[in-house]
Amino acid sequence: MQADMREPDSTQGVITMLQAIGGKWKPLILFILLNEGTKRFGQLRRQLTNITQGMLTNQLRELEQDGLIVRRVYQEIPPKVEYELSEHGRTLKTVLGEMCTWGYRHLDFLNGEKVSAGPSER
Amino acid sequence: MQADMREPDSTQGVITMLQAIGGKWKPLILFILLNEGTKRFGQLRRQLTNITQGMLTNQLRELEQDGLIVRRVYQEIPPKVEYELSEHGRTLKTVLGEMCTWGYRHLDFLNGEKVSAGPSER
DNA sequence: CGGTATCCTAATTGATACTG
DNA sequence: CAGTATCAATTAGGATACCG
Repeated sequence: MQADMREPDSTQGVITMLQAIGGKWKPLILFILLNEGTKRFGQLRRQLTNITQGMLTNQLRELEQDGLIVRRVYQEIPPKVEYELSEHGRTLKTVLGEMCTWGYRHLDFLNGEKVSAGPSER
Repeated sequence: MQADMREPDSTQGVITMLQAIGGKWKPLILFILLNEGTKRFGQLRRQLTNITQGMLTNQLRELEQDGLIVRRVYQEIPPKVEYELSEHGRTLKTVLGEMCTWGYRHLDFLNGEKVSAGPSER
């Protein structure tokens, strides 16, 4: 760990990270590809139940342009397109894993530590 | 490490994480408080050079409500308000550190690896 | 099946002015 | 100094229809 900490106090690294995978769907797409490997367009669409075709296409294109995923097109009928993490995309494994782990820890915090903080009336 | 991985394949953890610190400024605010400790309102405002008063107040309030930071008000003239990470907020150290590290790695990738990676024939 | 194009709404963001 | 309130601008996100 700590392979590269040239400016630990600078927000530059965090800013770059947010620009690359900061959207609403990108972390989820990357997380699925990381855990389940290569996926077809339709498979991703089914798993991200609330996403629309247009949004999924858009997010996948941006991830591809950032070099995080690879798009493989099979020239056949019916069409078949597969997506998978690139070599560089796989370096996200640690970050995404930590994000997931902390998310669960935060859920515990919200459920356990806040017993005296009344229901969320909205 | 890997203290809690109850559903590694589920996106639940990532979703929770995004809801808690998913904004544009929150990771930066938390990162600064993590690395530099307690900060006054004006200090944060100076470091986040592009943020407006309203935005900073809004983000700090949400972070406070999520139990990630602590707001300490000094009843004096002129007013003085300090912010610092809560106990729970400090558990973000690993995640934020990984985010920063990966961001720098991504910068290297964008600047260096792309000279020979021309197979993106679209 | 896997897109693309268009339009639309809602959430973020930012500038400005005012207050205790 | 540290807010609060308001409004305008931008952007992200989403529904629908059509195409190769």
